[in-house]
Amino acid sequence: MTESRPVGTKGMPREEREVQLVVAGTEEFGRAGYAGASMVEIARRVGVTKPLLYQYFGSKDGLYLACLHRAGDRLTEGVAMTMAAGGAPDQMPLKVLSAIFTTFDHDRYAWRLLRDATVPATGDIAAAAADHRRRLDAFAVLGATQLLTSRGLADPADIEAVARVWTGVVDSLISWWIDRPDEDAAAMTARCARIMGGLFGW
Amino acid sequence: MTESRPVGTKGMPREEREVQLVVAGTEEFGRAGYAGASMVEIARRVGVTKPLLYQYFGSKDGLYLACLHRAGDRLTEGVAMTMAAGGAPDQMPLKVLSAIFTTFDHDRYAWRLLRDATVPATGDIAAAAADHRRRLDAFAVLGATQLLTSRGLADPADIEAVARVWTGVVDSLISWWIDRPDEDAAAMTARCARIMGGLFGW
DNA sequence: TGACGGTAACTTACCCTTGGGTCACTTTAC
DNA sequence: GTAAAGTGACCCAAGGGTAAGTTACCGTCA
Repeated sequence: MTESRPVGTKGMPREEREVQLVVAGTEEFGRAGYAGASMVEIARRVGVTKPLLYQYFGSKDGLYLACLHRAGDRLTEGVAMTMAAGGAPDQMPLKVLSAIFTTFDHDRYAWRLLRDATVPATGDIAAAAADHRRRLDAFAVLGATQLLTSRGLADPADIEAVARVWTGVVDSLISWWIDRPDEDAAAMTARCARIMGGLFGW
Repeated sequence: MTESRPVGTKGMPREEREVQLVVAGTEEFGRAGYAGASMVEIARRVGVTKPLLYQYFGSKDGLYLACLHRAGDRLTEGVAMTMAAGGAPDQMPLKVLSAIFTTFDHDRYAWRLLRDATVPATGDIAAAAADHRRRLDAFAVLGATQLLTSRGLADPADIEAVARVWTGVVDSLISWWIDRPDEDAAAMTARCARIMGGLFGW
């Protein structure tokens, strides 16, 4: 092999370190938002210093984009597979929740990156975040359309509102889940099933 | 009168200016979060300069606290009156929504201050925000308890999760509402009634 | 085998812009 | 002339970003 493998020097190989930094970045960005997060703090979490972070990711935006893409791609993939499988409209919410919980069981802050309000209004990040959100919202709108149509509601604004609320529900559940580290994905799914059954008869 | 009334000089009296600044601050903090908001931008919105803002509110935290207390107090008051009036558990959500929409029709960003994740983790602001949130969450927990109990669900964690989701639903609806300036409080309430009726039979 | 050079991982010390915060001063109504 | 409303110009810390150097592993060639 011409390059890579065991490594170069004292620490660890770049790939491994990058993963560490993206994980730490996701947590910090998810916790404090883009504006509130500090690069030196992210580096400190991993036990390295700021310049290494910059050498690997170029800028705060670069690191954020790496975190965002990882989270967005995993999320979109999981939801797409679930939605593609099909099913009754009022069964989809629980299935999607189950997929999300399973995907992010050990990476619970990732979801928040997609909905971070503190990113600059213009630029690469805004575009990338909007793109990921658009893809995800498309699924939400699809699900909302199926659900509302099955109940005889067809106002496009109603559909959009329901889709928006749905993403907010996921947001809240994940936020609550973050505060309960002992609850695993299966327990979360069971809880949601119980609640939805009790409240809506779904 | 020993002071106040018509004024002193060219602009407008302090009280009036303070209200303007709190309104502008609420919008900017609500839009960009505490960390992302800029004091000079808030002053600029009102047409004054930063030193005046500091003369009146002392610091960024001081302004934020003024905005937070105004929003929190109005919100708590409105919700408390609605909850005190009582009613069937599955009628409360719509009543509370109606109260919130009416209260914040012309101040839609205010709600977000209570749930701003970019405030520093410790200090006056964190304490005040936690306090307002605690009061509001108490209402949410109360409503969730009544609702879940009426359906035979009693797990305390379920109740907490539902309460958390409820606040997230309000968050989402207001966020959607902000994007629809033409929709007034009555229209929002009617929309929510229609959707809840269609989806849950409430 | 062991000196040596190359390279990757990593750091110390710095620069510079942004933005919170302040001071001394000016303008205007009474 | 006094007091309130308001400003221009400044200070300073925090944090994004960079330059230049240091450490340790590796291959390799006498």
